[in-house]
Amino acid sequence: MTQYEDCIIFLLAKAYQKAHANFKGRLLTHGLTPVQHLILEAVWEDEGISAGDIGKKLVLDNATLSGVLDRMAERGWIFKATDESDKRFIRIYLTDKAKEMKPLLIEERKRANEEILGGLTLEEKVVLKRLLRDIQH
Amino acid sequence: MTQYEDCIIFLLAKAYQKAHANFKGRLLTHGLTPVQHLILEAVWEDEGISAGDIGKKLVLDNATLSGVLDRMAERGWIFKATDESDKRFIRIYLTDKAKEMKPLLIEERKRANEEILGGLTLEEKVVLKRLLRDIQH
DNA sequence: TCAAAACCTTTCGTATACATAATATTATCG
DNA sequence: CGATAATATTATGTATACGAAAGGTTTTGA
Repeated sequence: MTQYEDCIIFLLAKAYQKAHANFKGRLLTHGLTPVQHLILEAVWEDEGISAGDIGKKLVLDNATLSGVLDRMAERGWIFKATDESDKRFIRIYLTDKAKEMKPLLIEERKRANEEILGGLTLEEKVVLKRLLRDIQH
Repeated sequence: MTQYEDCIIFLLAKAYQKAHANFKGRLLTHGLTPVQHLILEAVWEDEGISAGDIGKKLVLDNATLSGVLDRMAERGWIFKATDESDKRFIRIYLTDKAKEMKPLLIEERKRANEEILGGLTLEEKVVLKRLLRDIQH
């Protein structure tokens, strides 16, 4: 085994690359990217959430988020509205399209997860998820 | 737990994000990025390797690689030379700087790995790496 | 041998990702 | 009350990442 093949950064990068590509392919027909899907989940959970809070929740940089939200608004997934009581905040709301598509999109994510983890036993899945959470803290 | 927090794509993305940021910070003073470090490893292992073979080895897109190699050449880590016997190939060679820095850079990667996996037992490290390899195939 | 296929790399367009600076709004404190 | 600090978002610049198209080079096969 080469040096880099035992490197955790490399292993994480390539596993993520694979998982991301799987999900990206599934979302392609819906005109959505994996990160955009993730943002929809945050807004499904808490409509009217501020841009900054989406970033905190999903651990996404504000600068990154700004562009993603613009593209999502352009394509009719969300719309932005300035909070009237504190104009520093931009609040994010779902379009009808985003509400209608929710069940289908959740299903796509579920299938991607099953395919990515398909070769693992239930116990292995639980362990992998726990370890991935561990190394984040 | 929210829906997305149990999603393997999200967990991989965030674990990778964390690991990548750690290594990126360590390499900053050397003027190198994690991907550039990875490419150096491929060339340390096989000097004169073609651009395409680096991509195959490291699972990097050719389009991505092209830009990374340009920046590395600009900054004096590598140089490119067209293969005279088959001019379709570009072969990649190390500069003296890349050779001299090798021990130090390998050490940085080692430390990043230790810090990222610091909270895990030896057994957990082995299991995590195995599972990450599993989901790539 | 020469046109087509195969191969290698680069270019272009789009999408994250993040550091830093700039801008706007609100809160705070002397 | 007004300067300043704190907060939220956006703009800019750099670095991956990848699909698709374009441009060379070499091999193949009729």
